[in-house]
Amino acid sequence: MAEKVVLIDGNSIAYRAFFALPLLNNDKGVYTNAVYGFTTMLLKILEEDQPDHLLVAFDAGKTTFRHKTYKDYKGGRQKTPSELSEQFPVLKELLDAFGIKYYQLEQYEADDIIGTLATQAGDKGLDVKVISGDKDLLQLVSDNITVSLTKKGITNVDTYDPEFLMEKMEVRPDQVIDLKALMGDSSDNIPGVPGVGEKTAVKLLKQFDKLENVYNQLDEVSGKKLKEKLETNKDEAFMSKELVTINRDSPIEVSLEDLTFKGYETHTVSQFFKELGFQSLLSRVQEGGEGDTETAVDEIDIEVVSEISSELFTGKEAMVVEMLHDNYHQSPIEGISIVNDEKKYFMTIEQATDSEAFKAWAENPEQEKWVFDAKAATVALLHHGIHIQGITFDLLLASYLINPAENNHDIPAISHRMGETGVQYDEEVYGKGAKMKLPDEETFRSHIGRKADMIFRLKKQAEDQLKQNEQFELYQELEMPLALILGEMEHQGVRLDVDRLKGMGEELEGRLDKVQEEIFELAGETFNLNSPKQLGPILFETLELPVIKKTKTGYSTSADVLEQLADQHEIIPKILLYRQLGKLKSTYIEGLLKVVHEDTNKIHTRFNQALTQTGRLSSIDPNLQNIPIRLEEGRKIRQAFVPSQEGWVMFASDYSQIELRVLAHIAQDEKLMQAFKEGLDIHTQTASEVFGVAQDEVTSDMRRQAKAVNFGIVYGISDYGLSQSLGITRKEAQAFIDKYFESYPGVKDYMGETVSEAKRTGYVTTFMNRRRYLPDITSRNFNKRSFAERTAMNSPIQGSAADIIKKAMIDLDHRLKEENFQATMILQVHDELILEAPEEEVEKLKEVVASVMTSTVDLDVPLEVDYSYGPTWYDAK
DNA sequence: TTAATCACGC
DNA sequence: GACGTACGTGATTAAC
Repeated sequence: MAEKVVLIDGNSIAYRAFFALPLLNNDKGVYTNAVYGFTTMLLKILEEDQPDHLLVAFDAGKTTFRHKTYKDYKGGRQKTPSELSEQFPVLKELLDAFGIKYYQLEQYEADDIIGTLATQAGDKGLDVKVISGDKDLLQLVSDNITVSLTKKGITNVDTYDPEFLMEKMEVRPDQVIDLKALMGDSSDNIPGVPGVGEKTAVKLLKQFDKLENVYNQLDEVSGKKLKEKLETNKDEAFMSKELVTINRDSPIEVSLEDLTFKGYETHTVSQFFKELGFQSLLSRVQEGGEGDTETAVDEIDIEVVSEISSELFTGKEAMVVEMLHDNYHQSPIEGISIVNDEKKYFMTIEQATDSEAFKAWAENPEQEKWVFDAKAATVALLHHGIHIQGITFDLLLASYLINPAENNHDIPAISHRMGETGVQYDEEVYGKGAKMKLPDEETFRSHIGRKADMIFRLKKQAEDQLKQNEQFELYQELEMPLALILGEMEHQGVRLDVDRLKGMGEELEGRLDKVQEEIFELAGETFNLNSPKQLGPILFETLELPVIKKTKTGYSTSADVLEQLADQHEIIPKILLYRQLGKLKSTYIEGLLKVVHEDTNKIHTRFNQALTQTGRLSSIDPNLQNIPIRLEEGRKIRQAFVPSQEGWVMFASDYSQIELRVLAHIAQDEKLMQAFKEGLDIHTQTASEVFGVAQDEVTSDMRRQAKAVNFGIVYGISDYGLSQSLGITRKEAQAFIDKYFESYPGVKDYMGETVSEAKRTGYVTTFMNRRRYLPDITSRNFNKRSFAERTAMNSPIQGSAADIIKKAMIDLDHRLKEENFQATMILQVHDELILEAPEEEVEKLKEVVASVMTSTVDLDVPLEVDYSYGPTWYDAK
């Protein structure tokens, strides 16, 4: 059977749906009726037609090539109601969720895209189905192209083939344009011949076959009036014909292969339906629903090994070390699956640990292992005394580098993006939350077997993609080795002085009680001080303080608001103090005590290496990258972070101004580079430039403002952001920024170039070719576009800094091992490395750490690090 | 469970 | 001029 191609006229169907359905909105107040109607139509097509190729075509901008012929084309049309236009982005998100391609082309209409693709597919002998509400498309009908037009509602359609067209309209497909040329079309403002309607037009076409013949043989037209009308409107008629003719050779950049549709991920779609509030459609995509394209799980033959022998291994196997929970420091291993090009196995962790053959294989670096999340597998197996080596492929890291913007880096989502199906989401198999549990053994073994199988199948494609993006080195030389180092750091953990922490907690508790008491006294009533919703009315109604900012739900009571009210009422400083202390107690004292391991007094964070959009790491469970430092009160928390052995010290080393140095290098800005080469204080230097005074005339306030500007440059904040952080107007903030660019013209040029590069390629890159895609950079929405532009300027800076410290970690790890240091890295906080080391190694460590960190890359400005050490992290300042 | 608000770091 | 503004993690409240 021929493959089936379905082409949908997106605008037309969305319009139909919008007007056919009442103006529904969901609980967020977003209108969804057009999206809803479109979805019902889509589900019907997926169920009934099961297309092999699928595309939704949209109209592009306001003008099309037809406007050159006739400037009033589609003139007089009602403007698209905003209630509908706001639904188009949502509709596109929906299509993304389904994994359905959509396309639009400047200067062309959806019709032309459809006409071009339908013609191409038809020529290849494929079955084409076009879906629209627009009769113009009937001209495409042929032996293998049908056109379905919506009747009443959206899902009710008439499907036209040549016979049906003849029966209904008494014309052949090729005559549709002649018909329109004669009768015109008021909705598109196509004139046609005034006074000629459908009846007359059909009669003429029956007699003369086509428009040209009507005019060639005008004498033979019966009726004087009609002849006159045709005569005087000849130009309009021919122009109309040109206007309604669909372009079948549009310069489209998609091919049929791009449209291949292999079904959608049930999980992703139902998630999206839930967000939109499409409860009634859920059953159609979920298990047992009639439209269930749920991960078609192929039969898989998993062999449960009875005895592990070296013969099982070929030297290239994919492996899944399965755990039910994501914290691999704690979660038990439920089973292991191994897939190579010969067989698929399942084994229990007991079988694996009891087997010398398994250990020999696992610890042999020559035997390749391909996994998803090397760090998790490595750490989990370490708990069983297995030091796995030879991991040469990590699907998680590959997927992250290919596109960090994807928020789903799990095996089913990745495989779907790579055009494969066959793996279910863990949630589908295990359930979630409290209901999570192992399924029956057979199901479990098949599930993790399919995962390993998918890793095996996707390796080549993922690596090819990385190579194509010139990211293979980044992947293989940076992220992969780093994963193992991070695993060691996490596994090693950080020792906490639990008693000290508890002592601080008790002290805080006393102070909190006292402050709370005082606040209630001043407020004249007791209430839940942790509830902004309750605090708001007390401050702004009972105490009648001026309202500075509101949130969606009421008064804002955030710190920046309260600070502005600080001298208006003595309750305010007390609330700020309560908040500050409360944060320390709940997040840091109690939070850390909750995750400390009782037997070792250690905490084991997890660094997420595949999350941030810039390439930085993040840290969870606990987050050790946001331990207080700014305020002395909070900084004391660091006194509880201690070395794991007697006679050891905490050693911290941080890059000084790494982002600004990276910026100086990338932008090749002479002044900025010079400042760093001379070892100037960069904030003072910037102040001197921006305020136009000599270095020694820079006041501390000027330096403070300049620092905020530098900060803004590094983090890509807007004039608004800068105005907020300095408490000045947006205009003043903009003036600062302008002045900054004047001072550092190289930076200004760099910013401009980066943005235009992003517009050209769609992404920006770092030193090591890390990518960040910025689809919004060409958005017509000012906000989205501005945000994308700032991201374009900032990401290469922040991301390159992340590249550098990651590389430094790898270099340092090598050096420490090579030179037999006992010292080890235990934490990374973006521009800072924290180690613990025996006191006697400190002198050597100072030299090694500093030299490795400063020489890991060679920039046109020097890199500098500051280091220090002491008995606790607090003292390493 | 999920959204909103707040606060900590870089 | 629009409009809502760096990236993360986590605690808490208050709705469901």
